[in-house]
Amino acid sequence: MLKLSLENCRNLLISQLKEPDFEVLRPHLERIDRARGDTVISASTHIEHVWFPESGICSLVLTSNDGRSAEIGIVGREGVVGGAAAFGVDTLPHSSLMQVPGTCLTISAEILRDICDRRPEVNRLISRFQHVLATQAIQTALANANYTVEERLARWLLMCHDRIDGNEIELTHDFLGTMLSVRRSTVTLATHHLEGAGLIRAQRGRITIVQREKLQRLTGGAYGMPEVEYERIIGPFRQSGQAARC
Amino acid sequence: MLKLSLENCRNLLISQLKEPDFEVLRPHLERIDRARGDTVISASTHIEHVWFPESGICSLVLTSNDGRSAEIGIVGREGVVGGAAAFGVDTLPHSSLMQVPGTCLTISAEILRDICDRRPEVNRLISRFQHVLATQAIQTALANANYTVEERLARWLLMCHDRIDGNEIELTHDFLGTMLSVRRSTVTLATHHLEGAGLIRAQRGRITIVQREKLQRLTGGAYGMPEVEYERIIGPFRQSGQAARC
DNA sequence: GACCTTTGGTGTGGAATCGAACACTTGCTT
DNA sequence: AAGCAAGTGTTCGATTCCACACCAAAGGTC
Repeated sequence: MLKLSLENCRNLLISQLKEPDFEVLRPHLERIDRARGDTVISASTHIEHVWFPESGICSLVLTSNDGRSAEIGIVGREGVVGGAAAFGVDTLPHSSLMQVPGTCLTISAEILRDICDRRPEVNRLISRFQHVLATQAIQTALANANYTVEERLARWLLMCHDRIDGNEIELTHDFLGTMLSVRRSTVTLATHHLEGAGLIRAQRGRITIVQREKLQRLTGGAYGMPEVEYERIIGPFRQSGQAARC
Repeated sequence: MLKLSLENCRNLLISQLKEPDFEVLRPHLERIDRARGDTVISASTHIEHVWFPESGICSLVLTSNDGRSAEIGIVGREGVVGGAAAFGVDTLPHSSLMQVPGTCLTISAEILRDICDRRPEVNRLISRFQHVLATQAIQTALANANYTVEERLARWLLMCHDRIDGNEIELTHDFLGTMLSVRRSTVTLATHHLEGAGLIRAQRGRITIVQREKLQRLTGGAYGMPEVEYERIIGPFRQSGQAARC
């Protein structure tokens, strides 16, 4: 296996670190593959490891104690899963599961917390990402309150698209329904609309983004805030160089 | 004016500090009254001051660039408004406005950031509160996706009740509609239901909490997570000594 | 090729909420 | 006392989405 270095690290958050800070982290980082559906951190369970995805997408799903649930955010190679452990939070209310399989750099939560106590730059970077993640959550709250399923679907596809290579997203209507907290048949109708307008192409178990620009326009204001926030306070968000537009 | 001390400080977050940390903050804190409707921090505007409420309630409202808006959180004397400034975030996507008038301790955002760089305990406390606030946001997202207006209204009343003295909340149906992102008439119907069940008493411009326990049961799982999280990672939440129950 | 599971397409009835309108009440202002 | 604005009660058709059901198509397995 290639030795991990700042140059070959594909997690955008870690890439923001300066050499000395990175060197403190490096010996504790381990590359681990996660398959589709794998749970990375369970809800209300001690956080053992913190995860920095290099590829793939992790979904954050909140389930209330009466069983209703919704996706409240997604994290890809631009961020970190379980970052709150850096300031001593030992469990999370939501669970984090791989929605698109990929590779993550992991580190013991305890070690990360110690490092954050000693290295203010690492602490600050994670704090800022947690802030972006919170921004994503509040925009999700806004979207759930005020936007139609079609607009929310478009938003979700864009957020996914930001975090993968290429234009094809593998998922079923059923899964999308769970993510958006709507019936599967409602998703079917919404995808038909988007496909009818030529914005996406839908195949069995796969959706292809065709016209990203128009998709973005269709979301109204439901997409973009956390992406802009990321670029402002952390760094480049989409590797392709194509910045998220508000 | 009484000299500010750890003993007479009514902000629960600051009360968590140890004497030396508090003494670093003290000379920079100023008590300011805010009236109903006052904006404390505007959206996308440089954060000048950070606010620690001692009484009153501050609403966090997010508005998308196409004009739709929703309340995504509230902060009272248990927390801080603009705490993200502590890790160098210079603007917020949402605006923060006083929903119930009250007094706040304010500090220059810049000075707070410097203090957080030097005092890890202060930094950690604020980071943890930001985590609780994020938890509130994700529960709002879940509530907006999966709960009825009646359940969300009950949740909102409980959250308000947690942050005031007494059982009376002054507000209009119109205002509630804005907060919950529903029509005013929908609020009227929902309050009738709650009043019919004897859980609240509604008067012109005022709602009185009558049966808190039942109200809590009615919310299903929409209420409670951030409150439990606060008690777990920060400290006592409701002064009355009556802990939030999940 | 037969079978079976997964996924997608479609329809129906009903609940929740919207959007908009109008009347009534309350309390303040003049 | 009259007038007015703000807050509330109420109605009603339109819309979105739920809840449930059932069938069709695709793709894997034997």
